[in-house]
Amino acid sequence: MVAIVWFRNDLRLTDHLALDAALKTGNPILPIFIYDSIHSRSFGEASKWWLHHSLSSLKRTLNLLKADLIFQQGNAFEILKNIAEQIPLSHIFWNRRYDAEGMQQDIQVKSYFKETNIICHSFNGSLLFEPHTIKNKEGKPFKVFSAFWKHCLSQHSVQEPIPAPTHLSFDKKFNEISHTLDSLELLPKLGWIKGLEESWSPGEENAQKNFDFFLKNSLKNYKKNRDYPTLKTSRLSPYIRRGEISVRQLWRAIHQHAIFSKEVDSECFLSELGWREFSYHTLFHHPDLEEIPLKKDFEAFPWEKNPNHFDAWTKGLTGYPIVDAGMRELWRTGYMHNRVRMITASFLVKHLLQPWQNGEKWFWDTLVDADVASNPFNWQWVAGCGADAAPYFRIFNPILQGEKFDPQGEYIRSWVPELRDVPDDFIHTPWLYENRPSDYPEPLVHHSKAREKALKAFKAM
DNA sequence: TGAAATGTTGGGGCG
DNA sequence: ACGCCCCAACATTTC
Repeated sequence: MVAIVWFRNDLRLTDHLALDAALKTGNPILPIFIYDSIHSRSFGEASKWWLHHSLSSLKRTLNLLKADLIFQQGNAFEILKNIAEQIPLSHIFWNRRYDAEGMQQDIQVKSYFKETNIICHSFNGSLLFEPHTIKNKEGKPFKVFSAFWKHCLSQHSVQEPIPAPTHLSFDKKFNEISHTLDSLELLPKLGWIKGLEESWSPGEENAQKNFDFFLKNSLKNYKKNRDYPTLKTSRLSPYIRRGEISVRQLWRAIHQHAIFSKEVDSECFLSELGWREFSYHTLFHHPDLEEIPLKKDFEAFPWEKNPNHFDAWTKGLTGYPIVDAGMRELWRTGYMHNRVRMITASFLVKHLLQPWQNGEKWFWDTLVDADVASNPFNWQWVAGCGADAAPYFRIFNPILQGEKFDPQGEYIRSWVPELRDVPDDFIHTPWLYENRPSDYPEPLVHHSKAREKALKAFKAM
């Protein structure tokens, strides 16, 4: 009899509860990844690039244990049924997901195999707290982050992470049903991946390395430094996205390390994990998060839908240096610093009055960390229609934000070469500089006019 | 996890 | 010395 471990958003061996349970059966293990098409939208290009390398890394790690990763493509339910007809299965183990289509499929699989003698068992592999266990006094989901997080911290504990297995029983015959990783065609056909390759090394081992580096070097002063786009944050998001590192492990390590760093820094980092939790719990309760604003008033908002403005924003040609630098960092590296994500997103929604859903889709396609919960949640937050969202009148001033967080224009110059020779005094307002470079665009909109216009429109709603 | 407008305060220049 | 004005600097409120 064989136990399947169905890998999804948990591409690691450390603190993998589904894998651990499979090992405890004592049966040979068939680790499988199924590239499914049940989701109404497929992974973004950057995300697929990451996934390819993450899978390749997991496969190598399994090879070291004399096992392998089996690849399949198609409807996972049909594929699992099919395998069960060819191989005598005892169990199927997996770690849970929280998007509507994924959960629906998991229920489908579970209820089908209930009729057979094959036992399906699922675990929490990606969250600190299970969404259905976190409720306010009225038994409803939290709508405000601080109350949510306070409740989590005081009422619930995080399970201790478990170590990776040192050996694993595998049958070489399993390879007969495997496709090749390349046949999944996850790598983009465009010659666009150079920047990704230069910026990132996916995989569990690199996740651990980066986290160790963060603990040693960047956790100190994290709270203050994380706002400056030229300084390194943890850069763990894409690893967390694919489960290459477990949030329970991050949680424990930060607590153990807390004695070496200031409490504000540890707390600040942990609360970022808290926002991720809050995103997932919100997705769990609002499956259509990527399309439908949580605040219904926003459904009637008169967005402008100007394709030229949207296009200029995607290309980093808005004429606002900090916005353009961010959008170009994104295109080049599949990543954008958190502070700059807020500035660029606010600019699209509030200065250009473009629908937040369009921005969300662009980020979904271009971010290596594009996440089914965090991405729509944070876009709704910026637009003002989300949970505990920024109020409509909170409009980032792209000039002031630049001056505050990139005072010497170092970040801007690194991503917008046209502005390299503009003096510091004009780096955030190049249109005022007499010798402004001719190859850099004039601002798409006038800041204070756009601000007034947005305030009026949102107030009318 | 803002920014701008408006209000208040207090030191210094000056008649 | 005193009152008046100006205007940073800071605080509060409004969007």
